[in-house]
Amino acid sequence: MRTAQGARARARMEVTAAIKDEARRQLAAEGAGKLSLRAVARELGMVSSAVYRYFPSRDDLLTALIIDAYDSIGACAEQARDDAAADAGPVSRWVAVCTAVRGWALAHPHEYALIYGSPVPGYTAPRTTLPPASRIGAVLIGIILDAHRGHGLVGPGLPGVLHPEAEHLVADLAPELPPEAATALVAGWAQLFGLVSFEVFGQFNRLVEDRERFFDHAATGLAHAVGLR
Amino acid sequence: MRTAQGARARARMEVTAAIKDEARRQLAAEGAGKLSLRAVARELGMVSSAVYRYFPSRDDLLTALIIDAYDSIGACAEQARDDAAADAGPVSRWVAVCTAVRGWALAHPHEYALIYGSPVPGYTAPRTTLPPASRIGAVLIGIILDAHRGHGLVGPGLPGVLHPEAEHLVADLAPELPPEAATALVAGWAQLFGLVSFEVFGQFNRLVEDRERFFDHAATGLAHAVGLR
DNA sequence: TGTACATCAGTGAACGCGCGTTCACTGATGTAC
DNA sequence: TGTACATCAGTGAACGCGCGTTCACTGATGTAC
Repeated sequence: MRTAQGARARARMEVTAAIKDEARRQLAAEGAGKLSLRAVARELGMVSSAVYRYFPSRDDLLTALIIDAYDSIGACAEQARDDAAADAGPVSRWVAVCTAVRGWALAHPHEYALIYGSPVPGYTAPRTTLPPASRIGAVLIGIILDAHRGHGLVGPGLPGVLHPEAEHLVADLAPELPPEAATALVAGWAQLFGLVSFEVFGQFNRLVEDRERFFDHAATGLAHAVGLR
Repeated sequence: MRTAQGARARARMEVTAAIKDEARRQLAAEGAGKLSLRAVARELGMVSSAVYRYFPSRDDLLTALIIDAYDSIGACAEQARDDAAADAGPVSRWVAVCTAVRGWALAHPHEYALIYGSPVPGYTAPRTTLPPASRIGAVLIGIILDAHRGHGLVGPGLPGVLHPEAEHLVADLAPELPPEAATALVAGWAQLFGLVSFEVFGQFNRLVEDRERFFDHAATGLAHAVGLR
């Protein structure tokens, strides 16, 4: 029976989601290093071994959370890009995306730490995480590319020093883009996450007062630094 | 007896140092979350309770490591500033300090993660860590101040949005400096650590090929962004 | 200079805890004929 | 449509492990008189 089969599958998805939700809650409370299958199971009223029906190990659960986080922040960046007025200039679209990234990070600090903080000791992310991780990069490069096509991109000061693999990637995604522009984007990307990380990790406590304004101006400066005008 | 007393005190310092060294080694192997007093004691051939003669708890050991790390990277930045040729321009002195910070971070990735990575869950750093943490900031603001005095600082685009406490700090350290310059410095500082963190934490794997050149250019760009010429 | 005393580093056993993972099992849900 | 069978979620006990911290103790090192 189709609906019955669907029912079992749906139940499975629901429990899987409940496990991930509870794991996210614990992530927020204790950090990734302390995430424990037993605690998750306990909180859900399951016996700890039952969780193994859904995730073969603690690391697999962690991987699922990482993928979800990348997808979540990636979708958030895409949304911001799509919401930006069609007639908005490249700079304001860049800033809109940066602001969305910051907003997501502040709303999900521990998931942010999971993907952009210090690596979790003893854990290496599998290749499966790469595609969701690249969604933000795609959004940013799209803005740069549009600007380039509309002659809104000035030649940046950085020489092209990307990895051959990355150059191929850029050549696929944005063939017309000069390699220096891609290099400048990588630098801008890292600097954006420096701003966000410092705020999320508390380095701006007692240091920056009006953080929205601060970020807005810094992101605008970054837009200029990557060549947008 | 003076020398005898010195001997006991010296022994104490040596064991304290040995504990910290071993703890640093474990930090590099397992990360801060997994740092364990028992493992440190085991490796040193002590019984675990003996470590409590030197550090009253695991968190105190962590605090000692954090302070050492801030002092170490701070001293490294000061050294770079002092080594820079007296006739070097502010931009090249800025870049020299940035490069020193990067070099230290790459040489001590786990200590770097301890102070500039995601916060250790369940641990809050005591106020004792603040002075050593501010050494780098003092170096950077010193460069900006010198440039300002030598008319080598252009007005940056950021408005002053610092916390009152921070403004007082700047007013003490560098009274002539316009507040916008200090704000721009904070942004540049965060962005510098974004570049360093991405490299240390592996986000540039398969992405950036010639990382020295990349960093050098990005740091120069940052110098301009904070107003140095 | 010699002796009684205080300090303090290090011992070893114990406390109570939580963890990841395995395994043989029960019983409900779905499937094939 | 009814029945025999297969699938699979969840159970409960167990394995072996490491952790932070406390405590009463021993014995060596330093100190005061």
